[in-house]
Amino acid sequence: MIDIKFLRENPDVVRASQKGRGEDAAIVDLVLKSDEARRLALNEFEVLRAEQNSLSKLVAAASNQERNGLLENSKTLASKVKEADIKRGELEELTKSQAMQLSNILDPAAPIGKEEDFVVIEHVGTPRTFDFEAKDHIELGKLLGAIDTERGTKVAGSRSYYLTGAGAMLEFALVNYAIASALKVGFTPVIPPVLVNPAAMEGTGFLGQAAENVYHLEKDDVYLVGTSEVPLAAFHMDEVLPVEKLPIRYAGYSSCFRREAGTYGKDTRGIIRVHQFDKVEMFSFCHPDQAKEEHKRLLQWEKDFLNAMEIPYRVIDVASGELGSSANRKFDIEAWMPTQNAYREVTSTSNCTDFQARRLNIRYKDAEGTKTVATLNGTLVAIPRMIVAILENHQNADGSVNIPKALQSFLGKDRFELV
RNA sequence: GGAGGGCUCGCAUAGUGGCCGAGUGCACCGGUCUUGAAAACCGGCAAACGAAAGUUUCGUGGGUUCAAAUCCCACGCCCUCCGCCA
Repeated sequence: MIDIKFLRENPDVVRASQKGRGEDAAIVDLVLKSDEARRLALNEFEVLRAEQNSLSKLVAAASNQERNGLLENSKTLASKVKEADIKRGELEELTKSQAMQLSNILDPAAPIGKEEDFVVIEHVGTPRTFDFEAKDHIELGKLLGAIDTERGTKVAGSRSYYLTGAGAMLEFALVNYAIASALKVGFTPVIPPVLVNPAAMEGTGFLGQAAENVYHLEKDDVYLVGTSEVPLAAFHMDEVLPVEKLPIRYAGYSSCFRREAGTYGKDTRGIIRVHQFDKVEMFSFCHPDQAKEEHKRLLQWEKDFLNAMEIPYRVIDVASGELGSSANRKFDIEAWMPTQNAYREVTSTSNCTDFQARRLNIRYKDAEGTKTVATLNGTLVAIPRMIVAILENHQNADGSVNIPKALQSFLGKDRFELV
C-alpha cells in the first residue's frame, strides 16, 4: 500500500505511475474523494465522542437527582456517536480497499512498457558453441539419473519431478554454497514455515492479482507459500525495528509452491516451470534512503552466484508492465539455456520500498519518530532452473556434466558421470 | 479429540462497570551524591493518528450500557492435565 499522504500531495505522480504500469489511473481520484470524506467523518466522530466522554464524567460525578437529567442527553448523544462511528468505519474501509488497489509507485528509472520492453543492462560471459549436438536437461537428467519427470507425473501429476542421485546431491551442493556465501556477507540463515496464515499472505501482497497461483488449504485456512519472501517479510510483522540494526538481512531456504494457473502449454517439458521447488531467497529490511543501494547489492550477490556457476547470463531491467504490484523496480538475471537458444529467467530482485512494509506494519524508529522501513528481496538460487542451466551449459559430448569449481568441494568430485 | 487456566504499557504483575490510558516492581533514560562505580534518593518512561483540541488502543471481532480492561458471545494464541500418535 502506498502512503496516502503522499498520494494527497502528489496525485499526478501516482496517476503517471499507474499509467506507466498499464493500470487504472482513475483509482487515484476515487481514493482522493473517499479519503476526503473519511477525514470529515473521522473529525465528526471525534468531536461527538469527546462530548460524550466529558458528559460521561459528569454523570459519574453527579448526585442521583442530577443524574437523570444528564442521562437524557447522554442517550441521544450515544446514538449520534454510534451513527458517526459506523459512517467513519465504512469510509475508512472504502478508502483502504481503494488505496490497496494502487500498485507501488514506479522508480522513474524503470523502463516503461510491456513485457518485451525490458532493457538489457549487461551481458556476462559468452554462450558456448558446441562441437556436438547439445542435449537438453531432460535427456541429461535421465542419463545422469538426476531427474525423473515420468515418475514425478505418475505420483504427483503434471509439472512434478523427482531429483534423484546426482540431482539430489546437486541441490544440496547449491544450497550449501548459497548459504555459505550468504553467511559471508552477513545474512542470517532462516528455515521458515511454508504454511502461513491469511494475514501473512495478504500483507505480502500475494492475495491480489497473484491469488490464483497460490495453494490454499481451505479446511484450515492456511496457504502454501510460493516463495519464502512471504514468511521472511512477515517475520517482523507489527514490529518496530531499531534503526541502528538496519539493514537486517535474512537468507531463507524453503520449498515453494505454485499453481501455475494460466500457463498451460508453457514450458510443459522438464523442470523449468514446476509446482514445487526449493529456493534460497535473500530478504532485506532497510532504511528507505538505503533501498536503492541495497537493491544493487542484492543484484551483485545474484551475479556473484551465476559467475561462480560459470554460466553466461544477461541482466535485464524489467519493464513497468511486468513488475509485481509491490515492486517499484526489478532486475532479472537470465541464464543462457543452450538447447532453447535463449536467455531464461533464473533469479529476480525487487525493490518494494515501503509498500510491502506499510501493509505488514513494519517500522523503524529514529530521533525523528517512527517510520515505515523498506523491504527488498532477491533470489540467490532457485534450484530447478539452476540445475537446468548447469546441466545444459556444462555438458560433454557423452552426456557427462562438468561441475563448476565452486561446487566441487561440496560434491567431492568434478564431474557427474552417466549411470 | 476431552477438561481446565491464561492473554493488561520492554519484562513481571495489580486492577470485577464511572475517581483507569491504567497502579506497583524490575529494566531503561536523566539528575543528586561519589575520586569512579554500586547503593540510596529525585525525576522521566507504551503506542498510533492529528496543526491543535482531541481521538483510538488492556489478544481479535461483535454485543449490552449514558459509560467496558472489568459484563455477554464468537474466534485466535499460550499453558496444564487426560486420550491418541510418535
